[in-house]
Amino acid sequence: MRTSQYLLSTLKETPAHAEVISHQLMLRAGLVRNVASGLYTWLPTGLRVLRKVEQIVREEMTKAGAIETLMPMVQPADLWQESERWEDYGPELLRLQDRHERSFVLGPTHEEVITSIIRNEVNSYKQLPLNVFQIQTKFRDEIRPRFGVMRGREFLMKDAYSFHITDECLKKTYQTMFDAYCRIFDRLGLDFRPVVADNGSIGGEGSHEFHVLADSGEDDIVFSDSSEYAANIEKAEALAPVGERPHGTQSIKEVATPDAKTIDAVATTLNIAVNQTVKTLLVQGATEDHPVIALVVRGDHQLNEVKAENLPQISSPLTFVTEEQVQQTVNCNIGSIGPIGLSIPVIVDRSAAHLADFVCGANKDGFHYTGVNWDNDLSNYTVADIRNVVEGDPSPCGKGKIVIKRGIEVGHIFQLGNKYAKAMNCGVLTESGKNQTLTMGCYGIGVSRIVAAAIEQNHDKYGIKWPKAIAPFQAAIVPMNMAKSERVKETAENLYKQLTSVGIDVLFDDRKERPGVMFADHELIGTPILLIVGERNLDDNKIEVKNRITGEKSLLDITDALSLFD
RNA sequence: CGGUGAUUAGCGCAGCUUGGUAGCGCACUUGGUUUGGGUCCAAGGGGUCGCAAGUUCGAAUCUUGCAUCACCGACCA
Repeated sequence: MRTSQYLLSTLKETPAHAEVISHQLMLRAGLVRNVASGLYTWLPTGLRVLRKVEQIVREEMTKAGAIETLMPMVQPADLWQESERWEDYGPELLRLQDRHERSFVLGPTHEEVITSIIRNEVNSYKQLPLNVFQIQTKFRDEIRPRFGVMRGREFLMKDAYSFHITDECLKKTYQTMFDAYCRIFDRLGLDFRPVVADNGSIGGEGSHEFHVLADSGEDDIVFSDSSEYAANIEKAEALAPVGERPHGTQSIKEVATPDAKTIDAVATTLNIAVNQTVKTLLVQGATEDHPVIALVVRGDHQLNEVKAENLPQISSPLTFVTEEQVQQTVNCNIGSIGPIGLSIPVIVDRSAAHLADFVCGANKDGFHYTGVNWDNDLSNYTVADIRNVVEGDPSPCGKGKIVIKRGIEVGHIFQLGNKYAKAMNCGVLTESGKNQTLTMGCYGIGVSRIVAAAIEQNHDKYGIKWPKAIAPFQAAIVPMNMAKSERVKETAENLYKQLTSVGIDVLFDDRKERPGVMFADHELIGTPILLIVGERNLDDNKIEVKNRITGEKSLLDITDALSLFD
């Protein structure tokens, strides 16, 4: 490709609205342009990267036995009604109508479509297992799109769905996919970790996320400092404190805490440590019998909403109660709620349940209790793990302490079970001639997000430093003063012909620009190898080679140029 | 959806307090100059100042409403 016939679209200045480095560099290097909130055009350079990522994913999926299809982005509402996600999915699902006023959705994912295909096309156990994938545009009407293509509303995703008769067979394919994902992210040149994950709204059991480690990540990943354990914080278990609960020595006492509306203020007022207090949160219950549930965590801990939501008593999604419900239930403001004397179910976090002589709200504005002890002062409660782990906690794997890092989720694999197959009546005849509902797995990779994640991990102050496998061009030819030197021009042209004739993806910078401008552009775009042609070295028949990753420069015989691409 | 802030040329910004002919840098066009790290000089093109209404002789500037965008919180590849 010649720059004179290409749309380079590089920018000298950083657009004001781009916050994270990958978004800034994607705009500056001319990879994408914003069209509307969460919607992007992929410019030629960006598309090249996207296609390379896509191709690696495709190759490894195929190698792992999956077969490619392409499903429509627009899907009929009846399929979603069948799976009951028409009601469950919420406003993230963009719904629309055609001219006949029939309802459709823009596909945020494709379980419904693929399940309906398989139930029609597959009738016998002999045709299974089957693993089908596609690389396709998804649409999710995110509440808040952000960070460029990292969380766009429209994005490119590889999604695969496997179908099985037995859970053993599903587990086998799941493991195959796990291994394929590791190969994919290795080939992409990313520093990644598979982590144990919650299944979320898709349901089922058994799930791993693949995270690219980067400070700008939106997820907290929990590691053990002395084992291979890694999990999303949503999933990481907070172990119960070891040993017996200390014996209380105090008796309950009501104390005035005027103006102390937060845990910190209460602790300061009473001159005690935050971890000797508990906070009580009121959330919606799952049943009409118990519309409000009290959750109790230690003052210095955070509620883990996913863990809470997974408890059967609690409504999903987790919803905090309204002001009115607070008044009806405890007749005081949020800052003074406590677990004592409530007529609603009380669920206490393991760490909070280990406290003795602690402080809690008195359900009376401006008052707290001190010297509170479980079983003495209240007995009607249950204990569960409902908090986020914090750094220094013992690792759930039993070895070492917890360390927390930020990650960008680029892949997620699930064992779905029969949720969709059952709802949509997808089964086959078994060997014994009986109908058997299938069990499913699903496996996603955020293709467009990978492009952003790769930049987050590979950049410097000059621009992007692409891993070789996904660089938009393998190399760039940068001639010095081609307009003035016939010799430079001829050499550069010949080099370009030679490289392109053997299929090397090279960008020939034939603009009439000063060297500095060209260097700056190619470093911004992140081309791994610059081939610099100048008068300076032509007497010796040499060109200069500059490596974008290492910064190393060296001289090379022109005739050896091909050796760079072995 | 709640909170915060923004909207003036393709991009980055000033002007608004105190109303009076819309400006700077980059980019773009033309000519020259320079040529191994974003040269320099000169001339030039480009803006319904987000939209609407109001106040006023007069609004980018003041008032009100709306829209869009971004950031912080709950969802997810």
